[in-house]
Amino acid sequence: MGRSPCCDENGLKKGPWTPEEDQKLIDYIHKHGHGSWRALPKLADLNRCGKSCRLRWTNYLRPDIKRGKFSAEEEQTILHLHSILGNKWSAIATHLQGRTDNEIKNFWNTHLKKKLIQMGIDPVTHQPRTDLFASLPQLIALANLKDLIEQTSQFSSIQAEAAQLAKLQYLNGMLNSSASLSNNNNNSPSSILDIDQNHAMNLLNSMVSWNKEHNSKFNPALELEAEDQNQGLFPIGSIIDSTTQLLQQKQYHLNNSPIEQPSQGDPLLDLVPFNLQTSLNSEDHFIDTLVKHPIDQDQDHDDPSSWILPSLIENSPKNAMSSLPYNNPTDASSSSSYGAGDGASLYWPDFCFDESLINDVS
DNA sequence: AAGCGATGCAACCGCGGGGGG
DNA sequence: TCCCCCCGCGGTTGCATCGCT
Repeated sequence: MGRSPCCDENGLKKGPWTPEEDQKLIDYIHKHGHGSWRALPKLADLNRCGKSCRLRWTNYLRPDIKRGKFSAEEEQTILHLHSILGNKWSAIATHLQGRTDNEIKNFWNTHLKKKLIQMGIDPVTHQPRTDLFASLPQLIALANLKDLIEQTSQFSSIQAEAAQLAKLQYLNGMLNSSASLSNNNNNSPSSILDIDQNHAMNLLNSMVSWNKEHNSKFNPALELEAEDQNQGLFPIGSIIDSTTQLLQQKQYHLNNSPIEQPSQGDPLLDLVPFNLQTSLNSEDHFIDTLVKHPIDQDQDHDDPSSWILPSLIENSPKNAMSSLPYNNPTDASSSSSYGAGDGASLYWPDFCFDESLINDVS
């Protein structure tokens, strides 16, 4: 277990500790305390550097260390403290009895960070991921591929399904989140109850069937852990990742990079970049109608730092995402009341109610 | 059962801060 | 004020294990 020795200068041993070494260290510290870590190895008859001894003691051998899985409460504490302190693991550890900074750091890197990313939250800022601004237009544009697919017989079935995928995954995420909202926030005026429940449930059922049939073919990330689904996590990160993956498979370099000139001879490449370019050129409009939405009306509407994303869940660690998605291009003014718990009318993207989509998935 | 990629985590590395000379 | 030493912290590595095919 652990890192293997990379060098052995001074003849000091590195790498995993043996039970005998552990015992020597424990015995010495119990008798004398650690004192100077630098001097300890010689005094304790250990062929290790002081640094290695200190690390072994503080991260593993200390008697007050609590081992085992992190509880939900501990997880919440870490999330909360990280949002305040950042990667100050030792500071966070002082608030969690028996947990070491190393353990918390590992837990963060292997679990919590991924969870936040999957929720569409930037694990560094604890705010909705800003790369969505760049990615969402591409996702929508990808969804528009469906129209192109209908216009040409030269698209392969995987490309058609990729467009479906973008729509369906987005919808899937919203439905998952909404289902959670209806469970957790029944008192909230901005819950799923605001929309036609039968319609939503029909869509959800269709989604479940469709996903069962397709997801393993396209997107392992879509198979959200049951745990996460129960918590209503919005898999926008998965959507972006999987869609990007699909695009990369098709050699469309769309990930925040300038659109390249279409290559010669490939009808798909001739058509798609043009469509996407149009989409990207109209990004301002997209943001106006879907994303750009300052909480405070006095804020500069052109200042990206004042924009907030349409969010899907209300039970995120910091309530950073606090409302349902909306998209009502015909009534942009109503969206100015967007915010947590203000009873604003909320709208789902139009394409979610695309009749052809509903028919396709059922 | 075997192969292989993904994941978890112990341990190392390098840097920066504090204290003493 | 500068330099050196020591300690502690955060980032990274790489092995063991898991789980899927």
